[in-house]
Amino acid sequence: MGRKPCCDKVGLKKGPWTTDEDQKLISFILTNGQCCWRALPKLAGLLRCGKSCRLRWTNYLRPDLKRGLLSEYEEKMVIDLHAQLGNRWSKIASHLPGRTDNEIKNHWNTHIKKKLKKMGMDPLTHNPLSEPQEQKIDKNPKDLSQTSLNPTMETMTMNDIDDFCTDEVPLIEPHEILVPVTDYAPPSTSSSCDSSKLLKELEFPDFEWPIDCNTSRYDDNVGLWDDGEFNVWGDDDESFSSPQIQCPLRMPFDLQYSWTYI
DNA sequence: AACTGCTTCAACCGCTGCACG
DNA sequence: GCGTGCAGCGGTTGAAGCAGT
Repeated sequence: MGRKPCCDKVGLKKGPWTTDEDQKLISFILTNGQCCWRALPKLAGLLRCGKSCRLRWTNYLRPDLKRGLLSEYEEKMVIDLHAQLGNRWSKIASHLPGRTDNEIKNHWNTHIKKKLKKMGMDPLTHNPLSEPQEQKIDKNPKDLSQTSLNPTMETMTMNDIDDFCTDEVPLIEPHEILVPVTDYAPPSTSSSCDSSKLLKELEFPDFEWPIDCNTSRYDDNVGLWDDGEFNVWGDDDESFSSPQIQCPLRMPFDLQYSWTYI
């Protein structure tokens, strides 16, 4: 007897999310919290499987998400953590507040991999690329985590990072992400485009942010918010906490404008 | 302007780990 | 210990946008 599929595939919608679906999901979660994902679509009136809802929420709609390209410091963190943890994107993401595993994975595959190769480093092993190629050790990422830090990355300094061709990737500070709706041309891709309408439609009158979010800025280099709050970085994977995790500055583009009215 | 190839990233798929009976 | 159901994770896909010709 096979396992029951995670959802009844018949009649369930797939593909990009619409504004209406986003609104339903956000409203439901803000009202009821994140309950059983399997039951959520039915309760929220969505024709999606729970898995899809969870993914949409965690990767795109979550209010604590920081949008925009990874900063120089974040990239350094990702590279460092990847050297220790391998492709354990969720573990890596847990050290980067407001970033999702999917986002980091995509950024790694599209940007960092290329940069490392350009720097003459093997993105897989974090060792200098050496010839002949056959000498390369194809380490299992899980094995990497059990070994000590790769010396190459261990000895990497911020000066090295300065050489890290960041000129290719314009840095976007969180405060720069917040844009007036009149000037903002929403990303035209798939659901992001659809969701732009959400700006004016969404209202969460009963929901308030814990701080004055319009005036706080996050400095990635020190993990500090300019209103004095700071992130706490733990030694192990699980002990990270971020008191400011719900600042609207980290909202998806589509939702920011609504939040600033609160 | 039209075409083509490349890049990006949201979303999906399938697997794994964990909790529970 | 075993089976089941669920959430979460990582790899992959494909549509849309972009750059080059």
